[in-house]
Amino acid sequence: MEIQKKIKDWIKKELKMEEIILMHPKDLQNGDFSFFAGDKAEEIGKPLSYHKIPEIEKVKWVGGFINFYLSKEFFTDSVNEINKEGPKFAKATSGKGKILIDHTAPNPFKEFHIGHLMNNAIGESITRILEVSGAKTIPVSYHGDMGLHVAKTIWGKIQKPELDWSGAYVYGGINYENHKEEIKEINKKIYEKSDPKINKLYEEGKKFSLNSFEKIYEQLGSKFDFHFYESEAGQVGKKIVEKNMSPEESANVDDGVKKIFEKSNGAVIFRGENFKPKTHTRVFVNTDGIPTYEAKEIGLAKLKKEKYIYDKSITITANEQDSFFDVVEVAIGEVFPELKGKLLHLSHGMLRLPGGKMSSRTGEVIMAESLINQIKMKVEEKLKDRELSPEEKKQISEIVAIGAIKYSILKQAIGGDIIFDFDKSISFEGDSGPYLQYTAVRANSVLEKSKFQNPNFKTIFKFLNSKTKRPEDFEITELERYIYRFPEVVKRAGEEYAPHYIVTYLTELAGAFNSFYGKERIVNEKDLSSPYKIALTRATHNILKFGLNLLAIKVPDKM
RNA sequence: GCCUCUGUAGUUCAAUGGAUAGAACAACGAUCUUCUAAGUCGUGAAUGUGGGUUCGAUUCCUACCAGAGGCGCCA
Repeated sequence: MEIQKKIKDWIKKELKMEEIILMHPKDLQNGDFSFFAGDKAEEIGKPLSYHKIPEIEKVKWVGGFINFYLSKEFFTDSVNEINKEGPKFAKATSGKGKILIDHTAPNPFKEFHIGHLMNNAIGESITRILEVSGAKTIPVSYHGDMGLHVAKTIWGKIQKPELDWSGAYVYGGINYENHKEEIKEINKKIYEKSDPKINKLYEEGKKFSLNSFEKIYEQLGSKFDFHFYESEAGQVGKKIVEKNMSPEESANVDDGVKKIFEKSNGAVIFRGENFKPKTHTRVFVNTDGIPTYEAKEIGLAKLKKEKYIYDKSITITANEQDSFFDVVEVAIGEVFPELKGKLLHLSHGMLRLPGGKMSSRTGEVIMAESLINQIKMKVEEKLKDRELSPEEKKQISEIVAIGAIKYSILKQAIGGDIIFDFDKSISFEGDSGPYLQYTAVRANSVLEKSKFQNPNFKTIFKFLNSKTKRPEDFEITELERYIYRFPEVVKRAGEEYAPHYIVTYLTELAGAFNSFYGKERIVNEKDLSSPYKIALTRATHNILKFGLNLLAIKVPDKM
């Protein structure tokens, strides 16, 4: 049983209370758990201190708080347990059911920029966290392979065939205002698939984009179960909208259809405000009869529910789409009542440049690939004097670069914007991805040393597969006070869809380990505590490795 | 104009209504003949403003100020 629950149950039983709020004191000096009892602290604390459970070493009351200090035995057991269980240590059953999770969603014909990188880092991490929390996750991605951006690119490619695809997109974007009608015409042709030349260009461009995306997913450690496309969702969505229009305005009148959508000024709209306060009207099919993003999202909802049976469907986007999802989720709920309450839109802040919002229209956009490469070069610079093969250096620099980028995205609560300053945002020191990777690598190298140190050093070697005893006089370390908390951190991160709890925790853990490492000599055959110190190192290494995996950050062998 | 979100050290971020508001970067000073110095140890610095609820508010409510995003034919 989880220690937290065990303590809670004990206190509730002793005090005959229904519910108590148990927390960790901010300062480890004040123990491992505490709860506030006001002026009853002594009155309540005393009996608790007489009827302790074995996991509790002592109970103290100070300033209205009752503080609980865990026992040496508990810490020793939890260290041994994590070494025995490995990654299973944090497995939980709090998350249940099948969860469809939609993220990254780069649009073909457009660049995969650092905004997608941010969305992917968050989406991938949440997926992994939900999975260990006990849910079955189905990661999918949805791609805008239709719409004006595509028409602009195709137009650009027709005008200047010598441009590459991203160049054609920029060129089309710049010239949109002056060639609006031509581009809109192309948009219609793409939608109708009526022009063979355009169809061919379209297929070429789409294939090119999707292939380049695959490479990036692999680099980032993402795999998707399935890809949805707007070109399908659009058709499906348009039909749904037409079916659910007010009958007198609908082209194909059926008895019993719902009057969810209506015609207005030639477009088909949904009056969100009639269904839910603080929402508004949005256009679902435009005057040209082309489904907008809104109708496509409804179509997507249908495609998703036909493809998968799920308990929850999560879509992760930037928060600029918050009000869009507010309205569209209401519309989806009207059309498919069975989906009400199953849809969850999670949004994150925007990545912005010091000058303001990143705009692909003006070309002021940082491509993911270019960012990764630039950071990689910085890492390679640091590795310059290391005795490593060029192969190893290349591999390490990629792992470290991506780790640094992901950390900088995941370290903060997902709601906030990230002001992306190239020189400052990606750090290798202090709170950073490389700090965690470095700590894990360092712990691992200590473990390696402990194995090969000395043939006579069997006691230490042996411990690796069995329980390690703690010497009587080995005091409780700060490190142990962090180690046992890992499962509860993972649990909370899953419940709140908040990877940053894991980042914060791992950083604290790494700090505690590095202090420990600085103060103590871990591998030392003359030291009776050495086996236990190595066990602590091993537990730390396990947690770092597994925790970083939940953030989709890899750990190199050396660095 | 309306709606939503956000205001914490110089900077970038933390803080399940609770204890002296934590880190990191930057600055300064220590620290490698000893398991990886991308490390460790130390020094200074912050809750936008005014009310309210509470034994207790960075956290909840309210007004204001500041910033960001969104608001019928982009995605």
